[in-house]
Amino acid sequence: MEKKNKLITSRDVDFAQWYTDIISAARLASYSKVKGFIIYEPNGYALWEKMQNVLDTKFKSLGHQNVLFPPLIPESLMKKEGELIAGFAPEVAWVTHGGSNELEERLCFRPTSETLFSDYFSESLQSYRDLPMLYNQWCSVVRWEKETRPFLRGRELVWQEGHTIHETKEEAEKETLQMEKVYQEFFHEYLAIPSIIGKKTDKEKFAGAEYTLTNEALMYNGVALQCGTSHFFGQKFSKAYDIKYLNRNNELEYAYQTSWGTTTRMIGAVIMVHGDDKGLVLPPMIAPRQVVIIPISNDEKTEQLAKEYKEKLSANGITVYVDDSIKSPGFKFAEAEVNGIPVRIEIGKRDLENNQVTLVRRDTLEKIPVSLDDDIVLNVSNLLKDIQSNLYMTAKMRMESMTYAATSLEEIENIMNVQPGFIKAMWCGEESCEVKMKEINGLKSRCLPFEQEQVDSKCVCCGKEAKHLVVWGIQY
RNA sequence: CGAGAAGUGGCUCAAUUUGGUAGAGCACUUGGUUUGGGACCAAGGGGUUGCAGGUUCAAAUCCUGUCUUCUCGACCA
Repeated sequence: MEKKNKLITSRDVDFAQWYTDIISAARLASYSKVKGFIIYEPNGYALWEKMQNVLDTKFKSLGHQNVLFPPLIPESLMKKEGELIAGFAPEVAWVTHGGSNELEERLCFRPTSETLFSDYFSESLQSYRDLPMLYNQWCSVVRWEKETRPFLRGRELVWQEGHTIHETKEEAEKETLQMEKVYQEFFHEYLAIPSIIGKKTDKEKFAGAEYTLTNEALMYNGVALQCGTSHFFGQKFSKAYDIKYLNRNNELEYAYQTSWGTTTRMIGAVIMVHGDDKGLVLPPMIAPRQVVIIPISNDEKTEQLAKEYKEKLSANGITVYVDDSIKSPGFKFAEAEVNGIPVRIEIGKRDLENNQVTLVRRDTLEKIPVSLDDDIVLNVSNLLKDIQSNLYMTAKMRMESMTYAATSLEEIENIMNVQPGFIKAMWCGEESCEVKMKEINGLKSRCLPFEQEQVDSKCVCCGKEAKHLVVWGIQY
């Protein structure tokens, strides 16, 4: 009776196909009529809402306030900072008409909102007493990407972008680092995804930033995914947009600025790190529904017990629902698995005869009998914690097993031809070497990790003196 | 944006080669029997074949264009 499983291609057979199969089988998203714009279906949106909730609470606890800026930017405003517009020009969408009249100045749909925030900051900032200004917005931006993939790369990015200005360089840099750590922590604690954080090379940094910090995770197939970047702008935008204030010495000074963002790409990361051939696997901390109760027989005692468990678990902050639809038990099991529900509780005649219910954990699919006399809340919450840490450990071990130190190009090539992953190798700091690395299966620098090591004294590419350890990888 | 593949009820596909007016399984609806790994029987509903042109007595089928999806490459989060 395995027939229906062909809905999902095996991830070891065709990873890309598996990924899109999961998205449709778990009803996370479907395609719209415009390339690169997807429809977030209830399961997918619930996941995003949950992520939003956790992050939003964290941002606010650190003093940030939410705002909402308009989606359109006049071309002249966009052009004030040369580097940013140069970086984004090839992928900007323009509004040229209002009704049937051509606009005097075309408007771009924001590809990111630095310009809008900078313009606003320049108008509202007067004194050092106004600083810092710590803002964030939940919105979407548009970038006309050529190749699109649900959640990973769309023409519409549903995201969060934080924008802050500060009195001093130190303070702004502290903010930049703090937010990158917030992202990494969120990945570890909620998404159960280990990652490497570090600084982007100049080549890979955000257009217009002095430097960019990044959170790099590794997917099941060894491809890297950048999720959550934090940028330090120094005074670049302040000078371009005239963001000045009177400092403590009554002198005019330019503010120091940051921005940081995460997107629904995180949903893609959860799928590709934890998912398996049966479907999605959600870490309990981020699962919109943590427990499903499946009554197998439809007698009164079973229904009573299902109801009682639901109330008890809900009362203890566990999200739970009862699947009392008119489907066969096997169907319900499979559906709960496709949707990645961390724990399911099966209640059937056979269980009740043995004075027990059966818990099934999604990560290992292990069936655990629990006596009716036991505390269901305690059992379930312990199991949820165990699943959360097991998912993290599994992902961590996989990342470690796919992280290699290399001291020569031949070595790197051999590794990449067998199994891509993170490559730790030394770098001289020259962009020419970075470009040359791309010849090996499109390998790019992911970051200069904060945790620097010395795997060699020479640049892996040119043999000159090495300055940094770089983590290299193939990216989505 | 370059190369390749594909678009037929909600889904997977057949009919395309050789033009003749669309068919199956799953899903859905109703009734009944069931319920421990994607139940069974019976009766139903649903498609101007992605879209737009063209050729033809006749187009799912041939031609042109276009849109979308997937894969690889370049670009990017």
